[in-house]
Amino acid sequence: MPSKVSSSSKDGNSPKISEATVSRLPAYYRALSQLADAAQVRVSSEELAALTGVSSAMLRKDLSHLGSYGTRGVGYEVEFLRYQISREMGLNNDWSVVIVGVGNLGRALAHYGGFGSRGFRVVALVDADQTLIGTKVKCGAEGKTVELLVHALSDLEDVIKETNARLGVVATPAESAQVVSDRLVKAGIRSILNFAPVHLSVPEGVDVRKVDLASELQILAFHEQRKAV
Amino acid sequence: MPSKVSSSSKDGNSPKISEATVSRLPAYYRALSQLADAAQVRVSSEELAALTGVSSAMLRKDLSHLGSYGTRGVGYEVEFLRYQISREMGLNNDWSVVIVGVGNLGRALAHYGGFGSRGFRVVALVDADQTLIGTKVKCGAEGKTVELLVHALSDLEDVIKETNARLGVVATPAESAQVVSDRLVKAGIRSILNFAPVHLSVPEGVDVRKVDLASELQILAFHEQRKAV
DNA sequence: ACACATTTGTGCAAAAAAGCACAAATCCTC
DNA sequence: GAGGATTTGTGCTTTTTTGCACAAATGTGT
Repeated sequence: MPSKVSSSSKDGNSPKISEATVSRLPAYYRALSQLADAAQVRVSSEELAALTGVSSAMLRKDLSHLGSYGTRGVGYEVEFLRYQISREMGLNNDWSVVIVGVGNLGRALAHYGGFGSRGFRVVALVDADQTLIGTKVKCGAEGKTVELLVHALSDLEDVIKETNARLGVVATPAESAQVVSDRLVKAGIRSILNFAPVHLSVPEGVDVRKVDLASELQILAFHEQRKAV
Repeated sequence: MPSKVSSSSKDGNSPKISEATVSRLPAYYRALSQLADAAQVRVSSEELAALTGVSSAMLRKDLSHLGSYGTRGVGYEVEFLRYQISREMGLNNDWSVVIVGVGNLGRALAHYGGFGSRGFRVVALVDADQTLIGTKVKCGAEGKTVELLVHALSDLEDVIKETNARLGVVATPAESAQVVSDRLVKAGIRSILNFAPVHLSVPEGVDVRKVDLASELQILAFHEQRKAV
C-alpha cells in the first residue's frame, strides 16, 4: 500500500479519483481562474462552492482527493490550488485537437475561445465536403487567431500523424460519425468528443464523451412539462 | 398511497422517474426513431441497449419506469415505444426556444437540425451587439429554414411574451450570462440551457442544464493523461 | 501562552445508481 | 396443447455518490 503522504509529482499509481469528482474539477478550475484574474488570494470552500454550484462539503471532499492543499481555519490559496488542479488534469501540457466536420458547429467550435485557451489547441480541420476542402477557417478566439486549412477526410490519418493530435472532435452528421470515429481510433486517437447524435462504439481503452444539444433540450422539456401540473 | 397500476395518461402525481433515467430517455428516443426510419417493427432490449451504449438490464429498468410497454419473449414495438417516450417527455407539444447570444455558437445552434426537428422550434434570437440587431439569421436545418430577425437584448421580455417561449438558451459570453439568466427568469422562463462557461444561480423552481465544451475536453484530457503511464 | 473563532479534512450514514439473476410471460414447434 | 426457447420485468445486492457532523489544525487576540 502506497504511503498516503502528499502524492508527489509522479505518483506511481493513480489514487483513484472518482468520475463524479473528475467531472467537477473543470468547474473548480474555471472559478479559480476567475478569482485569480480578480486578484483574489484566498478562497474558502464555502465561497468556491457557491461559485460552482456544489455544496461546500462536496467541494472539500473532491479537493481532498487531489491532496491536502487547504489550510484549516484559513481556506485555499487561489493560485496554488488552481495550479494543482491544472497539473492533476494535465492542462499544463498542451493538447492538440483535430476537429472532423467543419459545418456550422465545427466552425463554431474552432472559433470557440474556451478551446483555444487553457491547454487546448485546434491543430487540424477535416471534412468530407469537396467544396470545403482547401478553404481556410479562422481558429481560436480574438487575440490569437490562426487560419487553418480544411483537409480532406481521406487524409485524416496523415493529418493526425503530422499534427500529433491526441484529441478528436466529431462534429459530423450522425450518418458519418461512426465511420469517422473508427478512423480516428485506427489513427491512434483514444479520446473523442462526440457532437453527433449517435452512440459511438469504440474499442476498450478509448474514451468517448458525448455532447448532445437536442438531448439537453429534451431533458429540460421533460422537467418543464412536470412543472405545469 | 396511489395505486401502482399503469399510470394512466394523466396521472395526478409523478411516478418519480429518476434523474439518471430521464437523462437516458433522449438516447432511447433517438435510437427508436432511427429504427422506425429503417422500418424496423420490433426491437429487443439487447439491441436497443447496444444502439445506445447502455446495458440491457439498465434499459429495461429505465423503460419499466414509464410503464410495461414490452412483451416478454418478444421485445418492444418500435413505434409504440417511441410514442410512449415522446409522450412522457412532452415532445408532442412543441416547445418554443429563445436563443440569447447570436455569436458563432448561437448561430450554429440556430442552424442545428436537432433543434428544429422533434418538438423544438427556435422562435426568437436576441443579442446585445448593435451590429447584429436587425440582421436576419437562418434558422433550422435544410428542409424548413426560417429567417429570424435578431432582436435587441433590451426587448428580451417583450420578445418572450410575444413568442410564448418557454425554453431559454444562453449562448452569450461568460460575463453577461448571469444577467441574461436573471432577465430570462424574470420574464417567466423556468428552463435554461446554458452554454456560457459559468455557473448560473437561479431561484428555486428554475432548471438549468449546462453544456460546457471546455470542460468536456478537460475531462478527456484527464483520462488521456492517465493512459500514458 | 491560552482560550476562542474559523475552516479544512474525513469517518460514517444515507441515498442514488448500476448490476445480477431469475421468475413470469409470451411465442413457436411439433 | 405441451414443452422448449426467448425476452421482459423486477427483487436483491453491490457500488457509487452525496450529505452530515465533528475532530483536527490553524490563526487571533489578550
